[in-house]
Amino acid sequence: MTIQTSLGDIFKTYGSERPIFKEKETLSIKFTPENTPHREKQLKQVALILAPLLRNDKPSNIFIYGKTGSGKTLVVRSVVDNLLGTINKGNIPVKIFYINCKMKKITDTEYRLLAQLVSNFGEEVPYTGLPTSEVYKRFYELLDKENQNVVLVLDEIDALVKKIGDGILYNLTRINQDLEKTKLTLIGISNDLSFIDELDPRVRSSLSEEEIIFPPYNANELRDILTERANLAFNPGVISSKVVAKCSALAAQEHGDARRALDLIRIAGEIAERKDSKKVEEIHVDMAESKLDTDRILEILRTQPKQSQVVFKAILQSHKKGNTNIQTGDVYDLYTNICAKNNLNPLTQRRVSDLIAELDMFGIINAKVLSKGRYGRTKRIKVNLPKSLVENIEGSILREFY
DNA sequence: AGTCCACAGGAAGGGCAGGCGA
DNA sequence: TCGCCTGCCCTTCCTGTGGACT
Repeated sequence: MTIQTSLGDIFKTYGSERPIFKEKETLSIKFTPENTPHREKQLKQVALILAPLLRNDKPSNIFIYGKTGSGKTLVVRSVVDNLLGTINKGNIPVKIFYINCKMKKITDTEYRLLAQLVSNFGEEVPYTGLPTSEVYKRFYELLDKENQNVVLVLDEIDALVKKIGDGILYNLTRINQDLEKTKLTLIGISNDLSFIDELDPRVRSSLSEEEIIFPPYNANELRDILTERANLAFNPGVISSKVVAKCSALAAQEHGDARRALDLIRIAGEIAERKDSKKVEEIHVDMAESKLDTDRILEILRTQPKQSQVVFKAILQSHKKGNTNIQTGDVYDLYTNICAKNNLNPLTQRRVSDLIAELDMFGIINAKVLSKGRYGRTKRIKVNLPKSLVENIEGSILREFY
């Protein structure tokens, strides 16, 4: 058989038969389901707060808090979709914009966020070059062009404030004083509750005129959500309640993260599909779990700058020598060695210290500040990755370094 | 009680690339 | 082309620190 025909066979069976999935998209985080189980209360709260829009009044600003995958974005999007439907029918001048503040290179600086806001109004600003005040000015002008209500949903607002401070929020919460025609309402969504305490008190009080808290889902609630989605996504009889329960339980351990639960069940389905299985089994869920972690780490490492990869290589070298108590100084010595062998200019220890902190933040390594009295203060670095993954990383991403 | 280690991590600023308007 | 602005990466300089040792 030629390659062409055998490939043809694969695509033919793959394209025509879908024994596992009925509609996989329903497991995507982009999908907005009709029901939002266990979030009825929050849904109603958000809807009531935003309802004045229908009478062309300005609603209160809202601050929404809850861990990742607790349904915040889903609820807001669901209310907004509904609202927009009614608004469009009634010809009410309302614009609602959703911005994720954690998008690297898109919304992670004051300038870029403003540029993004401006582009929402259909105008473009250059990626860089203009003074920030100029971008502000353009935003004001666009905003105040006509009589209208504008709602700005700022998702992952804590990430933004951690990076650039609360200056921009101060400006946005004060903006209504300067606007003549437009009324601006802010909806801030955060994963981190303590974040609100670090804000300027004036920003805090105006941003959280209304506060809504999303508690994490427990395993039972996750199971309800997952069952509903699984019924949409999978063909009948493909997935048992036991498998759904397993995904829910695993995700419940991760602070009740529904996104994680959906990812798990989707990947498990894909694995089952690839293995030509007629059903999704528990073993597929186990495989999905390790695949999710592995993929995440590989992806992060791959997109790290060279220097950061070299630092990680130095850590791995020390780790493989059986050193369970790796410290910054050791890593730095190994790092400079690797740099010398590879003709790279080594960075300073200060910078390497930051890179180590970054790797820790990504969860690739575990670094803890440790005082050893007489013997100084340092970070104790641990590598908690499976051996197979370490080998995989060394064979692919770190291969280019000696 | 005081010393001192081996860093942590904050602050300031240099240098670069990309981009603007004049 | 020039002067100015931005973000980003990095260095330099600095102060802070928990606890073993004296």
